[in-house]
Amino acid sequence: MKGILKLGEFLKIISDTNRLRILCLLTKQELCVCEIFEALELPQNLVSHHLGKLKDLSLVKERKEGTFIIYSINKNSLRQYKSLFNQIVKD
Amino acid sequence: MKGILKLGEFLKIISDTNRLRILCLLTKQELCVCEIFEALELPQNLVSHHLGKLKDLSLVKERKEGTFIIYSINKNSLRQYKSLFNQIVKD
DNA sequence: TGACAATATCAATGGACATTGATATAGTAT
DNA sequence: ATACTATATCAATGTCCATTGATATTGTCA
Repeated sequence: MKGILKLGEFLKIISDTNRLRILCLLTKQELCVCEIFEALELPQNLVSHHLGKLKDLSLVKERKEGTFIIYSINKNSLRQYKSLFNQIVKD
Repeated sequence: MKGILKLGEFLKIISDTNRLRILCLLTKQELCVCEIFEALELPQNLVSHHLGKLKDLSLVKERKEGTFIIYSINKNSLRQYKSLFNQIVKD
């Protein structure tokens, strides 16, 4: 039951199309915010907002490099959520 | 890109806690609507509504038995969505 | 037929949240 | 200090949708 709540939270966060696109991008390489919003053709503040949501669940990590903030997938966290998913939603 | 839209649709549908609980129940056994809403302590019309959403994506199947309508997981469909998920969200 | 049980649908409501525009913060360079 | 760039935050808006209460539909049994 606790797991269902946590899983629901995860699924809601990644169900957003733009967040999925961000995750997809970061799967291939780490990127700074400006590279992401240019690639996806989205306003900067919107991408920032979505990255914040992804970070809330530790789905992405960030690292500073000058004024740039470079985001990358948190693979461990993502793996745990996917494991929870497979554990609860069995086929 | 088409896949991301479809995946987002799927994730949004199953991100709802009550729908997750329904799926979870149906994983173990097929059930009629009244068994579901009694088990989950939810109003009948709400469960009906959620089952409708799940059916929209073919995540559940239904079968009539008198006045009862018995729902079960559509394993094939669920497997396909999970496959799409793993294909797009790599860890 | 009428009464009842199981399920679905309709209409209204309230809350969550993506999006936008404007502004703030922080780091870099001149 | 000033200007500029990268990123984050704030406030407002509109839309989507879960939930609820009431009603409709469909099947069964007397």
